[in-house]
Amino acid sequence: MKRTAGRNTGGKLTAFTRRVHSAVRSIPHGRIASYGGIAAVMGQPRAGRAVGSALCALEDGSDVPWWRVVNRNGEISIKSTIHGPALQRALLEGEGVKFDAAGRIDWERFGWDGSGVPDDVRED
DNA sequence: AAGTTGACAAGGA
DNA sequence: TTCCTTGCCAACT
Repeated sequence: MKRTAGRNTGGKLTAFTRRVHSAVRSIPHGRIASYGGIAAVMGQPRAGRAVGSALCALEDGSDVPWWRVVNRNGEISIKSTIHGPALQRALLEGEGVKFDAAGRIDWERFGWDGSGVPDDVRED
């Protein structure tokens, strides 16, 4: 049985993943942030891919609003089957986020500037 | 320990 | 503007 869909670390998360979760947790309600944006807040703007991995390793039941994180196009970039893209879109719309005809979010309107993050995140 | 994968991003055609 | 290739960083096998 391949559990590749969910990278479970067994509850033991690395410091990096921990920071990502903290940053995502700081995203205000009804706002969105890009993977690269989260990485930038952490002091590593090139670690956008790593942010995706960190969120993929997220356990079910965590207080991390992973659905508020999208790609640079303002579109859902999820490929997982557990927390699918449909769920993310539903959660975002539930917070008042609007999608255009192309299924993209207006970055100028719902984009998060990255303010209000704890110093624990920028441990660079 | 080493190689491959992935919920990304930027640049070129 | 869209599609393809290259580069990054961390996690997984």
